[in-house]
Amino acid sequence: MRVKDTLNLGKTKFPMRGNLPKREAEWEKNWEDQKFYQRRLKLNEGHERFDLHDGPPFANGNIHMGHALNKITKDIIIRSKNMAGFYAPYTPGWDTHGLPIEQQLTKQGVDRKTMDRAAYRKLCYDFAMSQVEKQRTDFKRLGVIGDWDHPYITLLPEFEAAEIRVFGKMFENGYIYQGKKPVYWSWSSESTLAEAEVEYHDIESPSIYISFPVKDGKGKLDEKNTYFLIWTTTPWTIPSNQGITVNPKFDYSVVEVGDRRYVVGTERLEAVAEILGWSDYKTVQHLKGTDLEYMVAKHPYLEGRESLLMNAVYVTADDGTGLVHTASGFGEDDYNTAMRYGFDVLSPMDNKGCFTEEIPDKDLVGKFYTDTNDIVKDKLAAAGNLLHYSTFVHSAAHDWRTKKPVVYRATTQWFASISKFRDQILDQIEKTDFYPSWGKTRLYNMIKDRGDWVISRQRAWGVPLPIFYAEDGTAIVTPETINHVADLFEREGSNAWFTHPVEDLLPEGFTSEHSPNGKFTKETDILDVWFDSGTSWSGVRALGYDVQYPTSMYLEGSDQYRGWFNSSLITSVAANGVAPYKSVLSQGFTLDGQGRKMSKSLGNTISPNDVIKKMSAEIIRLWVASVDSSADVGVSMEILQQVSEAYRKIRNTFRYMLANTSDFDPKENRVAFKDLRKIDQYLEVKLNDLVAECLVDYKKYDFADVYKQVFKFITNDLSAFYLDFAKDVLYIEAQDSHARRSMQTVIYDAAVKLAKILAPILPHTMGEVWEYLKEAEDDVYLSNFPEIEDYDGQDELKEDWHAFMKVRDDVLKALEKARDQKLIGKSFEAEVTVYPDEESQAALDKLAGEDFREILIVSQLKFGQGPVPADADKFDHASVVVRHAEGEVCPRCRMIRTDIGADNRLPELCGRCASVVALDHPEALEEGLEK
RNA sequence: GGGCCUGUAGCUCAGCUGGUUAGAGCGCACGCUUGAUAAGCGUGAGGUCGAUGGUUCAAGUCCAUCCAGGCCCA
Repeated sequence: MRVKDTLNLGKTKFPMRGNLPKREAEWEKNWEDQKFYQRRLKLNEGHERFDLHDGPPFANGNIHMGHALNKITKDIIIRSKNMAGFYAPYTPGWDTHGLPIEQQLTKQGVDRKTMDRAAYRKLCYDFAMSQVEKQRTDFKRLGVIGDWDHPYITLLPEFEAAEIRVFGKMFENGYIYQGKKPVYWSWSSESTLAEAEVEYHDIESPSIYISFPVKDGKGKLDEKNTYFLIWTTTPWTIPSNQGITVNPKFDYSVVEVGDRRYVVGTERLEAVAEILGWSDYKTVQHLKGTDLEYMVAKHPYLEGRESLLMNAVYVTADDGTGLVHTASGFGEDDYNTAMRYGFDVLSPMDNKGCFTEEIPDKDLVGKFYTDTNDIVKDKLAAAGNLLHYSTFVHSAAHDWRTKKPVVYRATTQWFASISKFRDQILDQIEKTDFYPSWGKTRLYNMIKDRGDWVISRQRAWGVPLPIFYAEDGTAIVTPETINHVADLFEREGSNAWFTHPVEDLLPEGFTSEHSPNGKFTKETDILDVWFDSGTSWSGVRALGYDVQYPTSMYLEGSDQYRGWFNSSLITSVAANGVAPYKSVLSQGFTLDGQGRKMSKSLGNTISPNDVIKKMSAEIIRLWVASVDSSADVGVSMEILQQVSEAYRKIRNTFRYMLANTSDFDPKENRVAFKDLRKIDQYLEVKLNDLVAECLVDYKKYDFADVYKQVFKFITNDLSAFYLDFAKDVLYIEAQDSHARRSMQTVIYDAAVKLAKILAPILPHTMGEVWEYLKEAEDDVYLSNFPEIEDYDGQDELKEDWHAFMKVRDDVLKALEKARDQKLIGKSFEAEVTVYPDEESQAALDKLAGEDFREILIVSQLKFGQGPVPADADKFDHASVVVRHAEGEVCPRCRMIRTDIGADNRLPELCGRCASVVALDHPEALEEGLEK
């Protein structure tokens, strides 16, 4: 018999390397086949609920690291809540309407203009669904568990119907109104354009400086021969002028040039003087922008028309005069400013770019806008208010398809009022929990400052605005029409709006005093896509899915304060007076290793699918857990490499624990806590502390701390300490000895508890570990988080062992020194004498009976009495003398012993080994032992 | 320009209400082991705490300004 065969070496098939890219997919299939998600919910039926309502990702394109961060974080929450006993379902969602999908079709050569609208929308539908399919596969591959067969999708009929009903409710509450707002308008294609459909080209424009005579200087400015000076590149907007905007923070100068005085931004004075050729001018007065507010000017050529001086911070000193001509119908800033000062929108232009009857200068009616530039110029000159004219080339917005210039033009839009219930929204924000806490401030400020919400879009792919118009143009929305449309959508989907004539869309026999002939038309605009996802709190329930309202949590990237957190809050408060969520958790963005944005041009992008192929989903998941995602997080191959090193350490430590408890049956061999050796008790207590800490971390969604604490425990307490000296017991002592079973109890507990604690983060690996444990549940996910124990005397135990650990540090230093001096190699070659200081001695005394030699992994250990010898090395807590141990090496335990051959039946072994072999392997007594 | 946030060793993170020579793990260097071995153990070297100015007996921690980066607006 060989000596080695008498050892209890660990045995396990748990592989050192995971082969994860291949095996993860198999495990995921197994989860699905065995319905772990459903079975887990079943176990928690009737328990307290935790509902995480999924923010729907947009169904377009491959998933990126941001998706991975988001979905994995959600999965960690769902898994941890379920394992903590909550009934926590997860219904994934998708956002499917919107411009990007239309653009994808354009790229594929589809031309919306030449198609029937319903047919075009069917193409959009099919494209969106194909993206959902792809993304679903990728999300599942990240190990995310949930009701993947029943997602909520914003294009599903029930969802669309629910959205219509929320709109109806908001309309009923008086929050929806019709107004005007400037948008990019392409007269060449006669349609509005989205930002993404605009491109910039150089164009030659007029550049004119004109003066507005002061009519009312509010006592601060003399009206006589005094003028406000402005600059513009669009003379055609001058007839529609409503005001002049100045920056309240700027200084303005009144300068005298000849017999006239001009008000000019002080910072622009020099430049303006040069352009206008003022050779001799002097400043006669200084004013602040705030002084100018509410002064009144005369229109530069239209008799009887006035222009109001207004304040706005967007006015810059980069060009112009520091005073900005403002026409509410032809610019976004202009519009916003004019609205604040109570103006109505003036937008006298038709779809083709020609002026309507509304324009204050009747000579221009019917003329194409750029054709009026010269007319306006001449009129200004005639009135004596044209100071300078030239042309210049600059970059301007163009229609990406027709390549013709576009204009800003106010068009009729539908709005959701915010001002009418802003206070109510703010109140709901106050009542919501935010992780991190600054989220509350951020969302609060946003709602506080935001204007009304434009909910209409002049697009094809979206949910139609369920509005009818009577013969006299009156908009019609009633509970009956809403119900009728919603019911219809529920049956046929929102394409019904386009496939049916208006009579079918209205309730049977519907009449209105505004339509004496019974004729109606339907709105052709669609709802803003933020209205889709913003009503998901309703849509997901309309689909019959199991989500509470208001729900426990919304969790998305921090861009969603402006997006989904915002729109959902508005629709929910508008319809029902409450926030749709009780808590909001936001995450930062994924950046590269240097903290820069990921972009294809920088070549610093990392795709989850690539990482899965090369490393595994577990590595991505561990990365998610290892970073503080409340702020922006960096990802690079270097960072992932580091994470995979950590993964290997975790995996190997589990492998060791499984190997060395393979002959341990927790039912048969477990040692009760009070009967454990003290050192084993100490580890059991530390394990319990760790579990307690991690459970708190999960509650706080601080997964980075779970990772950190667990990893520290595994490296420091287990691998480098406990499991290292454990070999002397596990391998050497008799299989069923108390010391061995005592250690195995702790190691087995550690394996089980750590597997549970790590399961939400590493579900694949911990599922694999679970197969080697002897627990009742089919999967770690079906088990519950560990109970927290309260062990007798745990605090004192920790204190005493902490003191010992300090002495141990000193011994390790002494051993290292001896190694440098070639006195010893491995620590088993050493004989160590320790002279603890007084404090340490007191702690060690309380641990009397513990085998410190075993823990220090040396062959011989003595505690010195009396004076410390001169050759001892002094350290912080003890002085230590290291010598090469005297005796012979026992071939079995590899210690240097002085009792080799003590048992003459096994003359080559030390006394301890001989008795163990005699007990566990009596056949060796007959056969003898060989190396 | 505005709202919110981030900036501590090469990397990922701790440092509570300001108080002794700023910590951990990884990585790195050197060494040990070869019965966790495409593993394991030990020791060690790494930081002007983004910068500057200020408050204070005392600041990584408070204040101001600036720099770099991020999200969202304008």
